[in-house]
Amino acid sequence: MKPEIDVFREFLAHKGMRATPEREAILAEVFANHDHFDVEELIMRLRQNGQRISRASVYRTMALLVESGLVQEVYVEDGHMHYEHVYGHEHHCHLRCLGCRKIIEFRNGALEEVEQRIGRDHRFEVTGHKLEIYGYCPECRGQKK
Amino acid sequence: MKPEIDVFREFLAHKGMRATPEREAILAEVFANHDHFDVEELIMRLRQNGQRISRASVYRTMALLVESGLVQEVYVEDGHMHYEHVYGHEHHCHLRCLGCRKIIEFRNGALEEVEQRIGRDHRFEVTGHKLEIYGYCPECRGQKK
DNA sequence: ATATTATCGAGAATGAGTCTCAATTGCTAT
DNA sequence: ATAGCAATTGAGACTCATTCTCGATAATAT
Repeated sequence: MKPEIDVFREFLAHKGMRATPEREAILAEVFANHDHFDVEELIMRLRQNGQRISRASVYRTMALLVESGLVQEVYVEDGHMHYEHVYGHEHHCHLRCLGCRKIIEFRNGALEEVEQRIGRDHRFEVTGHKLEIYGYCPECRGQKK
Repeated sequence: MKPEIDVFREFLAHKGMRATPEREAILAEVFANHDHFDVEELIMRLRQNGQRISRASVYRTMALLVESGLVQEVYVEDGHMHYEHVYGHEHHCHLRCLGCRKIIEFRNGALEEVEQRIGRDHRFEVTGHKLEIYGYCPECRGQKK
């Protein structure tokens, strides 16, 4: 599989946009760690590496990364969006505990099939999906207020 | 099935909260129509019916309706949340066209089963889920930019 | 009735995300 | 190389959904 930087460059070229140092630094930082993150964290991490990229550029680049499919919006929490990079990872979905707010990832092949079938039924060309299951994790079961 | 107003009253009682005219008017308006809506629309509809309820109260009540399970957050679009009431409806998910932004609802029994199985596998007590499938609708297929 | 507590409304405050625009950078063609 | 041009950046102003504050009001308990 080709490195994400190449995917991104091709995406930008296809849109007639430039692969600037700022955009590439942001991409690199996004792929440098495997947790969910938000824009504020990303900016902090860039700063810690001596990269001083403006908030506006980070937001602008996030939109491009999402459009390119390298990154996905995962959920809104505390009033702002959280992301994860998905390129190079098997697709997964999220279980979300309403007690402790913990997020657990899971994979499930059956889901993909159901999704494809639903797409066919509606003559939709399916490009992706997002599933979140809510509930209470083993630790929080029974003690929900 | 008992009317939603009773469900809401019981929910409020259970939390030691009062069933005020404002809360009940908001509930009634939410269940008065079957489309997706946002808070701004809801306030407009209340005004048209002569109800003058403050923005703050509407937001406060929406949070209660979501917590009670009568209403669900559906998606964020144009920078704000959109809702639908779900009590009394078979659970459904959304197909979202990336071309024309249209949202199509669908139901699928297989999905519920998969969801339950995933819950069991993780010893989660599942209370709900949200699935969004992205893609291009029949009209927009092939003309994506 | 009076005290207590929840709720309301109006508007201020917050904060994520977007926009503006002058300055900068990177291509492209000479 | 260099000039010209368009894309991009950064700083900070701006927008706007949502939350917060707090004095006024209403419901419930004593």
